[in-house]
Amino acid sequence: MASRQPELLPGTLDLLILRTLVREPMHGYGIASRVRELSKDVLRVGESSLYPALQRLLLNGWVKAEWGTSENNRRARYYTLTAAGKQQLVAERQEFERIVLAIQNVLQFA
Amino acid sequence: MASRQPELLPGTLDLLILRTLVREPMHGYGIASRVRELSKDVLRVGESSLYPALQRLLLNGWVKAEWGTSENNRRARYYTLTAAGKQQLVAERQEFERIVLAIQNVLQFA
DNA sequence: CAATCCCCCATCGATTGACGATGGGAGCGG
DNA sequence: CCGCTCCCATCGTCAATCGATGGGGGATTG
Repeated sequence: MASRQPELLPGTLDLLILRTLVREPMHGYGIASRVRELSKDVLRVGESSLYPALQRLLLNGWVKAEWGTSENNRRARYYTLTAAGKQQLVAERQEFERIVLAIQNVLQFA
Repeated sequence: MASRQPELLPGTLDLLILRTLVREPMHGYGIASRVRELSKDVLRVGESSLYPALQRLLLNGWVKAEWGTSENNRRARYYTLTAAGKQQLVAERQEFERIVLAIQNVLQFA
């Protein structure tokens, strides 16, 4: 048993992460909390979704990571947006809006 | 090699189909054309996405199907929304808007 | 009237991506 | 020193889209 209730629209997780990192480097746990907070508890990014996603982003060179120490004096890996990541963010965001608009067009009147 | 370019937000296909059927029964090919047309060619529902989705909807009792003859005098299977399907449509639509709003909240300011 | 195009059905295999469960480790407060 | 919260990460499972593929039957056209 797995993956029963997608709390997310699949495919949008990368976008959300990239967007969260645009202001400042953050660690994984912080990203998840941030998304959850900003979405008013609607989007709950589980850690088992988050870390694979971060691996993806690293592999694609959209973020880089370095170890550091969190505010609470804990060992944490800080993720930073790269230049390519910023580009990717813009592209994914446009694409997202494009698709959503198209869907809403269909929903409004069939 | 497969599934490279999701033209769709995964998870929204059922919603689109249900919405398309709300006005009148349609056959598969017609549904695909309709969605593509209403979305101004943005959403292209391939047949290999469509028919599995229709099977899903049938299994869940959200649509029923019967063989008939198309406008062009061709053999075609017409899908009709059931009462449960109408409920499901409302539910999925609300859920979709809820998630999209949440995502847009995150996108607007992080 | 035969070739051909378009309509219309359907399945298989590969791939992607999210999630539940799980397993650490390390600082901090009571 | 006990437990709570923070923080990392992986494994296995499952759902869902998509490319490729196959086939049949009207209708149109040359």
